[in-house]
Amino acid sequence: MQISKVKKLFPLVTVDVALFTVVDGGLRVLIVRRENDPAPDKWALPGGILKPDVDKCLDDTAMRVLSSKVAVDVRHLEQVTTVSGAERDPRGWSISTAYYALLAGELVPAVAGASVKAIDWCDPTDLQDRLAFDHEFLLNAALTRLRAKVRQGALPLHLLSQKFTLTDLQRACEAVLGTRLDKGAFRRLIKDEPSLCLLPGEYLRGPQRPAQLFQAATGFQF
Amino acid sequence: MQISKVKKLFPLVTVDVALFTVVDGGLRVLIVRRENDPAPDKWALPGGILKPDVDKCLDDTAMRVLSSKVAVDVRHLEQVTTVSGAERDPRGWSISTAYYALLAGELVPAVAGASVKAIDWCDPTDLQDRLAFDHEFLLNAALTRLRAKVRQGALPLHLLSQKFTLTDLQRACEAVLGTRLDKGAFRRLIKDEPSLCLLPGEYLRGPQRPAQLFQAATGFQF
DNA sequence: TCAATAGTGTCTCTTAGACAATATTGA
DNA sequence: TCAATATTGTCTAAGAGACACTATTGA
Repeated sequence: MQISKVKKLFPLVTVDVALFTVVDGGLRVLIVRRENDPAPDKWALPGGILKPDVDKCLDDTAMRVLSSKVAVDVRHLEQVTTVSGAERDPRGWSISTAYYALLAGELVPAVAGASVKAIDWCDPTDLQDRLAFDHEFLLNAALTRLRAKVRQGALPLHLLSQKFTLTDLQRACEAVLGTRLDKGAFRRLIKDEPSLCLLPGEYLRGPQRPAQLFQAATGFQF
Repeated sequence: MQISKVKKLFPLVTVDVALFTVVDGGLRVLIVRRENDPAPDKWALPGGILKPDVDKCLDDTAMRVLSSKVAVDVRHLEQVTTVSGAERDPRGWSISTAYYALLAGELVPAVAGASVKAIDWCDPTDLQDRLAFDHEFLLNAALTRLRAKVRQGALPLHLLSQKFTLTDLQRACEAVLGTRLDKGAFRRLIKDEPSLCLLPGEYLRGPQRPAQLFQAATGFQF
């Protein structure tokens, strides 16, 4: 059986990941500059090819892709959608499952690893056709999904450092949603949230009233 | 290149579809009794293998699967999730993208076609381990997605015949959600819904006050 | 007239949004 | 004391839920 024949019978199976973090109060997504074919020198979401002999499932593929780009551990990974077709990748009939992942804001030491010329943390709402393939569509799908979840009341604690104030949390939600939130209303909403764990006696101090510190409750799931 | 080698490098790519309809005011999903390996004689969601030479994308695969089971045209198809792994299908490393589809209530002339011994329209909330593979998981994911959409205010007009009354629509929403809705509140919600098109002078008559008929507005998208 | 369902109105309670007031620190 | 931010409180308008009322037909 020839390779060309195989390529007609089996699609290329890949994974692409939108890794979000918060920098200076703004949401950012990791993009990489491709070294190899196809689309060399073009920007894209970090992605990789499924290795059935290595990956237990596609989630593993996504984790493997991320760990080759980012030194620190990613705290949340969630599947968004699957795109497919003969035209979307010049290598032939392909399938790509898109994920999004969340990274704590301070830790952005991403590295340009193998087959990547450069990286950038860019504003996901302002990409101006920088992305190759259908990655702009995938990124928009990921952002829409993330926003829907936060709008429904999910708390993006994975975007924060381990200990955080309620203002930190509000800023993270605002960064995700792209809108300002009212302080009073926000605090009413999260007042009885079981996923928030108040740290008694621990405060963030500064030239103002100290702010109560919180951490995610054990077993917290975004 | 041997087939066994190919199977280790390329996953099996399939599609499974949860086709919903409403019968006697209750939500139903189509399940089929498998004829062939794997899992012969077991019930499952209708599914099929991707044919890259035939299908333009996975949505096409899903449509092809449905058209082999159901004689009439399916009015809505939406992707739910993608599952993957070496264990979920005995044939080896596999990927399956799950969809749900909606069918107008009266039209349930599904046929037991090729490689299917029998069909059944069963209550999706009461399946008692009838389904093979991980199809119960896929069905639950599909139902959850459908319910979320209706709860957010989407109107499942695709479950209704072309002309319908507001009571018909309320019954369909109730069937999807599995709860009773208040008539007054429901009508308040849909009062200014642009996807509903009142048919002037057209009424459903019976031994009671006639009911105004509606149809989906042109360009309606669920 | 009656049964049956269509369609509308009303009341209350909750909540979101806007905004104000108070609290507590470092400088 | 003052600037700055944390935290809490208040007012209002809009909406959800429950329930009742009126409308219109066939039998």
